[in-house]
Amino acid sequence: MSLGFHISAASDVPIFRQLVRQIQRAVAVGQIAIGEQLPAVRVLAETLIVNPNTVARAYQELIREGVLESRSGRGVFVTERRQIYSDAERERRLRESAGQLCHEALMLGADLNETRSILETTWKGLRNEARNNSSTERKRK
Amino acid sequence: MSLGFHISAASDVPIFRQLVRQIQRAVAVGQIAIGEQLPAVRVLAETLIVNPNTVARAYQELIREGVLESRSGRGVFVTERRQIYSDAERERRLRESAGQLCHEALMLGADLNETRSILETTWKGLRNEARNNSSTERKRK
Amino acid sequence: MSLGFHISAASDVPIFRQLVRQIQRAVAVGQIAIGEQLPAVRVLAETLIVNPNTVARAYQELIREGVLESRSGRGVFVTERRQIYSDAERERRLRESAGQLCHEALMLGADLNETRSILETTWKGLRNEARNNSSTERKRK
Amino acid sequence: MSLGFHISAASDVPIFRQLVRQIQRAVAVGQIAIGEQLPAVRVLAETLIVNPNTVARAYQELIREGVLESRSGRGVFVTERRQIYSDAERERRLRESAGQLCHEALMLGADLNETRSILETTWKGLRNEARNNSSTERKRK
DNA sequence: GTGGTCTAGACCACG
DNA sequence: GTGGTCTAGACCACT
Repeated sequence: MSLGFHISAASDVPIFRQLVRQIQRAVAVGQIAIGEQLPAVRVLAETLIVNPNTVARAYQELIREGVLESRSGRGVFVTERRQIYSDAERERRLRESAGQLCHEALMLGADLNETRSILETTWKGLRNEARNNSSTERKRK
Repeated sequence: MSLGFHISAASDVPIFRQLVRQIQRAVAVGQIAIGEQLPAVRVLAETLIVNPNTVARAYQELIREGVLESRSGRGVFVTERRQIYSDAERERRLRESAGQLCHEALMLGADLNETRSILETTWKGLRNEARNNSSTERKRK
Repeated sequence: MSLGFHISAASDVPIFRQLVRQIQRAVAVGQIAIGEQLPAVRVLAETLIVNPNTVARAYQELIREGVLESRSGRGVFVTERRQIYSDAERERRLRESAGQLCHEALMLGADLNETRSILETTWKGLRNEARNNSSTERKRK
Repeated sequence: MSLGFHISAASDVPIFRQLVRQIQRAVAVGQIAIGEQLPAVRVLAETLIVNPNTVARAYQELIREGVLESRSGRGVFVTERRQIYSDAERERRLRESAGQLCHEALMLGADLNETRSILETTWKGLRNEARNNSSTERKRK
C-alpha cells in the first residue's frame, strides 16, 4: 500500500513533523481506516529513505496524541477516533492559527477579501489532494 | 509609555521572534507611530529581562524587513511603510500561512464554513485592536 | 574543494557581511551549484578563523534572503533562485548603488563616458568569472 | 549663503559622512570656489541643526583629504584642486564602486542594459541637481 | 548616551 | 554530526 506520503528534504520543517502531519491528515480524511495497521517502522523508513529513528519518533508522537496505538509485538494501529480537545481548546487552537494568518496578511498588506480568497483556494487544494489519494486507493484495490 | 511587550521564556518560539511579532503588530496597529523611536536596546532588554543581543537581533530583523530604521548614535525608529516583497513572494507567504490554518482545521474536524467564519471574527478583532489604540492616542492629546 | 573564501579582519566592512557577499557571489557565479551543501558552520568558522556565531549569522542572512535554506540537523544548502523583492524595492536598491558609483566618479573627475565604460568592463569581468567556473566544472566531469 | 546642504536624520549613513560627501560634491562641481571660505563650524551646525562636533569632524576629514585647509584663527577654506590619487588608485576606486553596483545588479537579476540605464538616469539626476544649485546661487547674487 | 559587531561558551532540537 | 538560540561581556563608531 502506498500511502502517498511525501517528505521534502528541502524543507526547514523537521522530517518527523512532516510525517506526523501527513499521518494525521491521512487518518482525518479516512485514507487510513480506524483499526488499520501502519507500516512497520523499518519498512516506512526504507520507503521514504529516512532514518528509522525519525519514523519511530513520528509514531511516538502520534501515540502520545492518541491517534495511534501500539499493540505490543504486533505493530501500530489507528485508534478509534475520539475527541481529544474540549470545545474551548478546539476553538482556542483554531483562533491561534487564524491569528497567525491574519498577522501575516496584515504584514503583507492584504485585506480580508484577499486573505479569505487565499484561504478558500488553499482549502480546495487540500480537498483535491485528499480526493486524488483516495481514488488512487480505489483503483489499486 | 509601556508598550506592553510580553515575552514567554517557556514558549518554543524563540524570544527574539516573539519580540519581532509584537513590534510588527504594535507598528501595524498604530500603537507605535511612524517616525517614533523605539526603546533603547539596553532599556528594552532590561525591562524584558533578556540579553541585549536578543533585543538587538529582533531590531535587526525588522530593519532588514524595512519596518524599522537605525539612525546611527541616536536610536531605532519606525519607518514609513513600504512593500519590499514581490507579488510571488507575497503570495507564497500567504499560502504558507493559509495552509497551516487549513491543516489545523482539518485536524480539528472543522469545515470550510467554520474556518472562514473564525478567520473573519479574528480579523475583525485585529481591526478593533487598531481602532482602540488610535482612540487611546486621541484621548491623550 | 576550497571555496576560496577570504575574510579580512582589518577591513571596516563586518566579517559576516564579507562572508555574505562572497557566498552570494559564489552562488550567482555557479561556483556552488543549486542544491549543494555549504560547509558546516563550525568547519567554515575554523578554516576562516572566526567565531561560529559569525558564520551562522552570515548563513542566517542568506536564508532570509532566500539564497540558502537550512535543513534541520543536516546542514545548509543552496536554494533554487527566486525573486523575493518587489519591483519598487529592487529599483530602490539599484539606484542606491548607482548613486554611490556616480558620486565616486564625480569625486574623481570621471565623466559619464568613462564611468559607463568602467561599468561595462567590470560587468564583463564578472561574466567571465562565471563562465570560467562552469568550464572548470565541466572539465571535472 | 545657502550651500543647499541637506542632511537626512532618517538615514543610516552617519551625519558627518553625509556632510563630507556634500562638501566634496559642492567643491567638485564648483559650487564652492577654490579659496572660498566655509561657514564657521558653529554656524553650519546651527543651520543644519546638528551637533557642532559633527560638523567639526566633517571638516577634519576633508582637511585630511586635502580638500579643505584650516588657516589658524581665520577659518576653513577650499584648497587649490590637486590630484590626490595616482591614476592607478583612481581606477582602482572606480572599479571598486563599479564592482559593487555589478554585484547588486547580479543579486537582483538585472542585466547589463538595465544596469547601464539606471546608471545613466542616476547620473543625469546628479547633474540636474548640481545645475539647479548653481542657478540658485546666480539668482541670489 | 545610541546601536553594531565579535568572541566565548553553553544548551537544545534534529537525524 | 548538523544548525538555532541565548547569555555574558567586550570593543567600536556615532552623536
